[in-house]
Amino acid sequence: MTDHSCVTEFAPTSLNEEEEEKLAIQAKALAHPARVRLLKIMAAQPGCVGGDLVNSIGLAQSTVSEHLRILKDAGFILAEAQRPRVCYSVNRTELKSFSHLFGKSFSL
Amino acid sequence: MTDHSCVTEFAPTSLNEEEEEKLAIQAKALAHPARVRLLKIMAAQPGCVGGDLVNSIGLAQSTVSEHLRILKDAGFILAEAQRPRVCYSVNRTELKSFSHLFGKSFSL
DNA sequence: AGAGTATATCGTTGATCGACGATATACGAG
DNA sequence: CTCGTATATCGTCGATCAACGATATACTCT
Repeated sequence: MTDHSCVTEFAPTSLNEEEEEKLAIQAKALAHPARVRLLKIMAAQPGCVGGDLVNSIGLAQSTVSEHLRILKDAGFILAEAQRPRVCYSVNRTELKSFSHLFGKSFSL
Repeated sequence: MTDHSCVTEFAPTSLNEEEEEKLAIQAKALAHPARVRLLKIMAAQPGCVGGDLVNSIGLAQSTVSEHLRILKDAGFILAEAQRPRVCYSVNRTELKSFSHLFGKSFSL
């Protein structure tokens, strides 16, 4: 319990809808334990074949594929075709960028 | 396109379900633009009365109250009663802790 | 060309979310 | 004690999510 002197006139909070939206969208991609797990596994390897990810997590192939799509759409992973397989790897640049946006947004 | 040498034997990824769950739960709290906006506004003041937050965002009072509850449950904000008002403020410790957990989870 | 393989997409179903208005709650002021 | 005020909770409804099995896709190898 610190001294929360409540204020009524707000300091002008820069309204950057683009960034807020992006933060929310990327957070949503992280908002499921299976996706966190998948990301974590991928982060520990140079690259992972999809089928191995399916085996390492107790979910159907179609479900894992959907989780991977969500992570890809958020920019957190890269998919490189190695037919008939796909090699997934984390996009560290985007992960770092999320972290920076997070810190910047809330002045940490 | 980096050298994604795909691997089939996974490096032993430490399975810490507690942490993965927490990361996912907190990410879910951030996964809505209105909540990001609210957090951002709160981060720019020492404290905010609920009613002012309602006025600064185009949503019904009950909706804002629910968003605030979610942020509070995630640990991202503190609520201090100043009857009949409530003064909300960000919990910087928890925000930082999220950021650290995020970086640690994916070895950033 | 045809078969085999790994991944993506589709269609469905139950669960959770997000919004709202209405109402309950809880306290201070008079 | 009653009234006013600010916030929380409830009930509802449409929208989105998460899971699955089934099937389509797309490429390689023979």
